[in-house]
Amino acid sequence: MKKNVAIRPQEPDLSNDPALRTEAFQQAREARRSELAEDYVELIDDLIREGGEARQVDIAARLGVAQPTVARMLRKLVEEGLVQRKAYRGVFLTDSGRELAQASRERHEIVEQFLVAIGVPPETAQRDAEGIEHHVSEETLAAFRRFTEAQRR
Amino acid sequence: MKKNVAIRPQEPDLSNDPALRTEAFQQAREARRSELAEDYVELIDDLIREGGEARQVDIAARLGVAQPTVARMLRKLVEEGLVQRKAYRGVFLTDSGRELAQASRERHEIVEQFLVAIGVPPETAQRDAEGIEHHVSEETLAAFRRFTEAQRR
DNA sequence: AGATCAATATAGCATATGCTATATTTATTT
DNA sequence: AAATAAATATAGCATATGCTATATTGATCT
Ligand SMILES: [Mn+2]
Ligand SMILES: [Mn+2]
Ligand SMILES: [Mn+2]
Ligand SMILES: [Mn+2]
Repeated sequence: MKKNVAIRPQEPDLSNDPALRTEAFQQAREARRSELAEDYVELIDDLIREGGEARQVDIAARLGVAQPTVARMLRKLVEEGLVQRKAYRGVFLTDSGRELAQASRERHEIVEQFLVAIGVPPETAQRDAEGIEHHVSEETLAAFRRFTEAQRR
Repeated sequence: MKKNVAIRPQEPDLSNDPALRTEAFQQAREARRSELAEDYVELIDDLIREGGEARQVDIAARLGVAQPTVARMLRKLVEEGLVQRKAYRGVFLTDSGRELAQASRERHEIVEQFLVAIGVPPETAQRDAEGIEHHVSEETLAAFRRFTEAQRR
């Protein structure tokens, strides 16, 4: 497979570097692995704030999945040290879980507000942010923050 | 579970509507299901442009996965009518596959260029775009396009 | 042509995330 | 307190996406 690139030493065509491309795919795959944990702890934190407790049925309703799906995921989050549960009582966040929830919520808000700031309708911003948030690096997040902040003047 | 929301008829707090939240989660889950197919056809199209053919080993190397993983996914893409293969020759895109590749590439470029436009370093933009692209609605894409375009003056 | 190398195919394993059906346990109502 | 309802637990199934090991097929070199 011969490459068909113009050689321009002055302007290294980074947009087509295969190694970088591979890194990008790997980063996206990696992000997919932490997505669910982030959404869960953020949601559990929300539910506790809203109503003092986070029950499986409520988590399932919000996520739009079945209750046994939530039950299994919670078991895993307990193993990962993010969640505690008292059987047949609601679930709670560990310190580590609260930290992750906090970070996730902040990132989520920054992404959502940024989308609104560039002119995306609020409902759409909310929908898109739910997926985008997991693929935004610190650098991109910083750029989002800068823009939204500047916009506010 | 009682809700703890301030009632403000003038300003419906849409940012906290549970039904919308659920839709957002569903949209993100849905997006995850089409991600791989999009990346595959886009990549196959790239490889064919670069070198006239797309072989499993090259696809695997670019994606950073093992060859049997690619073999199985290609079988699935054939079932979905996006890809054709001649055994032990490379793989090719069907008309439908080419369409999806085209759309995916355009979206990918818009996202990446937009990130650069708001000040994200190009390498980071490339990495983040690989994941973000799959979660961007038409409306958000339009906003990205507008901004990048305006920036170019 | 035969040997060797490269690419692809296939089998089998693992984990993740969805589902339905149903048993068990707790909460609520009568 | 017993009956009923609600929530949770568990079993079993399905699909998706990774992996390694290995067989098969095709391409290349001597
Ligand atoms: Mn979120
Ligand atoms: Mn999310
Ligand atoms: Mn892409
Ligand atoms: Mn991608």
